Parts: sequence; structure tokens; C-alpha cells
Amino acid sequence: MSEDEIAAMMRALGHPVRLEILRILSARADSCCCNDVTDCLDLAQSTVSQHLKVLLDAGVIERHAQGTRNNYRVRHDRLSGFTGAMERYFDQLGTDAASCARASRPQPAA
Amino acid sequence: MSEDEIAAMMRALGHPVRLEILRILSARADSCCCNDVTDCLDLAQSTVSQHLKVLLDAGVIERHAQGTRNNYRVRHDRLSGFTGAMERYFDQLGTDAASCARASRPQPAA
DNA sequence: GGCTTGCATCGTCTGTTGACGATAAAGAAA
DNA sequence: TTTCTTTATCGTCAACAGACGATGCAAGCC
Repeated sequence: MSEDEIAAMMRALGHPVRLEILRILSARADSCCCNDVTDCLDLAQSTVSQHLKVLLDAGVIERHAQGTRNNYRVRHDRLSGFTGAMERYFDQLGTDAASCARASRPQPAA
Repeated sequence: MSEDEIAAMMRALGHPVRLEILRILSARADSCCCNDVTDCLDLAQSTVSQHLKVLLDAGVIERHAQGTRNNYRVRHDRLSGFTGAMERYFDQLGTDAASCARASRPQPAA
């Protein structure tokens, strides 16, 4: 994952309502539709739909049409892929910092 | 970390420039000031200062005044703490989903 | 004391986000 | 067919984010 992709994913997840939606979807993994989420959230249906779209565009959830309703499901694989990428990214930063600090210490006379 | 705290942290990190700033700070862990960052970034000094403030408020970096300049450093402990919290959060979601799916399967007749 | 440097902050502007109600489309049910 | 349900999308509005230049302030240096 590129830096921009990580940033985009963070942005998508960086909203309390969207995290809550992920929790709601996870709690009833099978057959959870937009209305079900709206019932839990004290927000307008259109607002919830927008949040779902953000999560969908980020690839964190998936949609399955079933008759007139759309069932949403969390893509846990994507979530863990993201946490993995993030961890690697930050680890890399730490490693760079360490090697940089080492390089800048006074060297033994050559 | 609460859901809101995780969301706030994500939000702070959910901007490509701020991730880049983290990289820049990590690359020269000792004595990197606002101007140093600005030199790397093709952005106005005021803009960089704002981004630094966001990262500072999120607790991802720390500031050390040194004469007239302020040195910034990445708080890798906080970063790894955050990735840990996030991982636990998402793992929890996955676990809930699994147990929920199990519970909703047809039960053997009682 | 003046001058320079480094930087935070202010004010402003523009674009985006997040909320809402209204509406339209599409499948299910009558 | 008509009606109901579900949901995405549109338009709007207020609030926020991110960019900038200008300014002020504090610490070093002459």
C-alpha cells in the first residue's frame, strides 16, 4: 500500500460514526442492510447511506444486493491487510530513525 | 483507546502530507525543525506549522524548544501503541462477527 | 540596543465533509 | 397494476480543513 492509499484508508476510517457502523455490521454479520444500521444510529437514512458509500469506496465493506435490499458486510481481510500495511509503514519509520541516529553518532576514528 | 480516540488519531494521520512529515522527521531523528520540514515539502511554512500542530495535538510527535528553534521528533511509542489499539479493535470486530454468525446458525434441537 | 532567524498564530479564501429532506428507481407484495 | 419498502442520489446548508501571506514574538547574534 502506498502512502496515499494508507492516508485515504485512514481518512475513511477516521470518523466515529463510520467505526460504529463497522461495529454494527460486524455484530450481525449476516443480512444487515442500510435500514438496520440507520435504526441503530440516530441519523438520517441518507446520511448513513453516505457513510456506507465512503466505507464501500475504501473497500472496507462489501455490498450484496438481495431483492430490494442491500446487505453490507465488513471485509475483515481488508481491515487486517490495512493494519498490516500500517504496521509495516510505521515500523519502517522506526527503523529509518534508528539507523539514522546510529549513522549520526560520532564514529570511531577511521 | 476509545472509538473516538482511534477515530481522532486516524483523522490526524489521514493526510498524505502528514504521513510524509512523519517520514521526514524519522529520517533525521535528531534536530529537525519546522524549516527543515518546510524545505522538503513545497508548502508554505505556515501550512507546515499547522500540520505539525495537528500531529502534536494527536500526540504523534513531540516538540523540544532549543534556543530559537523547535525540534520535532516522532513518538514511535505512540505510533505502535496506536497500531496495537487499532489491531485489537478490528480483531474484536472479527471475533464478534464470528461468534454472531455461530449464534445465528440453526441450533441443534434443545 | 538593533538585527536576524525560527516559528506560531491570525485572517482569509476555497474546497470538502457531514448533515438533512426530498426524490427517484427498483424489487416485492397486494 | 398499484402500492409498499428499501435505498441511492440530488440539492442545500453549515461547519471544517487546508492552503496562503502577513504579523508578532522570542531567542540568539552583531
